[in-house]
Amino acid sequence: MVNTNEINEFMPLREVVFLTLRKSILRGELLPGERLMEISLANKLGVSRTPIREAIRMLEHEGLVVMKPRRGAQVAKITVQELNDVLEVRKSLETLAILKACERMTEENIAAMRRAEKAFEALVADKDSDLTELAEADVAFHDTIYQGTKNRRLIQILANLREQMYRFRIEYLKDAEMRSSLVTEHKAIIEAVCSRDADKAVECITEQIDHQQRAINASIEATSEV
Amino acid sequence: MVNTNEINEFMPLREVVFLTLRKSILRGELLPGERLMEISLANKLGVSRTPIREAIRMLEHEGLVVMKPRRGAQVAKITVQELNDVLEVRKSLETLAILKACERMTEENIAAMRRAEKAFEALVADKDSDLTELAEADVAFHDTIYQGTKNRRLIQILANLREQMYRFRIEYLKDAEMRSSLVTEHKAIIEAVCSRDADKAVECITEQIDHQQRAINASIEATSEV
DNA sequence: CCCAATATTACTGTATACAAAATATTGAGA
DNA sequence: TCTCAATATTTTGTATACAGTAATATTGGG
Repeated sequence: MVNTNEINEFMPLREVVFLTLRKSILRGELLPGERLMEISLANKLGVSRTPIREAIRMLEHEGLVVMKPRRGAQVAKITVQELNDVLEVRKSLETLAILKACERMTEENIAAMRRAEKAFEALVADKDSDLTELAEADVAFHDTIYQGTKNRRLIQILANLREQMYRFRIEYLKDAEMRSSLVTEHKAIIEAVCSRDADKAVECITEQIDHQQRAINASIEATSEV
Repeated sequence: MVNTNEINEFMPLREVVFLTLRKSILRGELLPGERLMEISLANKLGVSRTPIREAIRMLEHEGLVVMKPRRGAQVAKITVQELNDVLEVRKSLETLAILKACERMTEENIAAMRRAEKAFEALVADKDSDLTELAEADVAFHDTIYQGTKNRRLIQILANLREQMYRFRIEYLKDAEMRSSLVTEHKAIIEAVCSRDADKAVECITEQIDHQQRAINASIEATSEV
């Protein structure tokens, strides 16, 4: 819901705090299960407890923190079950998105998608681009598809579901082979969308998510992270 | 995200305020565009501004209120476009839900679904049952399906999308013919799920949503509500 | 009587204060 | 030394206070 990423000086502190905390959680600086203590956060960020609390309410609604009654907030632990729940929903909505994108993408949307893909490809080729950059670029590519659906609610929900999986996406981006296969998959998607071949596009996106699902589950098994 | 509907005395005030305000918005007591002024709400509900503000953060994230910079919150105006966006997503996720329900519903889940249908049918038969009751019963029926998916995230998102349309669901429940056709549709769904006939079930649910979509759009055209 | 400039009000955004509950600590007795 | 209860500390949940800004009312000139 909150999407004005441009930090301007009139942004309420709660927004700044929200963005800061979210980033910390997704980057893994705040670990699952870790308590978010208001006073120490307030001191650390140099604000009072009020904006901290309001930011926590927003994070709670996004599912990144959970409230323990009378114990305050802690970073949500994501279970394998929850991850697969999210992936199940994502698969359905990514399919919807690519279908609608095939119908509705304008030439301008398509051009943006091509540019995003080029940027991603460049980062993959560059040996010392960092994972955060790569993740951002991948997000940017998929965002161009979401934008192409012209469905704001769909865009919002997909963005939110993606957030839930940030840590794991980073994980599978570590694999060089995975990265180059992503490039191939992106290109296939572009081609399908350009020729308005909905079936083909759905096939591509389904494959990509299955791919992700396997990689993520494997990575979880490996680290036995629950 | 917030789903503990049982109001117990240890529920934080922000939850109580959140539920109260949400109900007011969905029931139409707070009209779209109306400002939510913290002090007057605080006085009206007999609490301080703090829990009011936290509840507003939650409503904001749920999309029921929008923040105007330095002007506070106002009830979100829902446009025809947004409504159709929601319906598009809902159709996709209701389809996923019924598919998974066909796979995963236990005998107990099915029994609950039958009970919910019976209750709804009884209310439709009863001439002086009110709309709120009917809406609740319809919600309860569909909830049994959602529960059958065993996918908590899906359950949560569908519940949220449904909230967005509360006002309009009430609208089409006013039509007696609509109500009896709902009963028929519910029965068809039950039959399909019981025989684990996924295709049939998807067909039923798709039809029901198309039905809803037409009714809602008609009702909007009629009242020229934008 | 109308309009513009200014004064006032009302409201949000943020900080702080206070009370109650949960947790940690301490110390006495076995 | 271990256990358990009494006490201290921490932390949340809620209320209130204060500052700055946007909206509104007021006043005075034309």
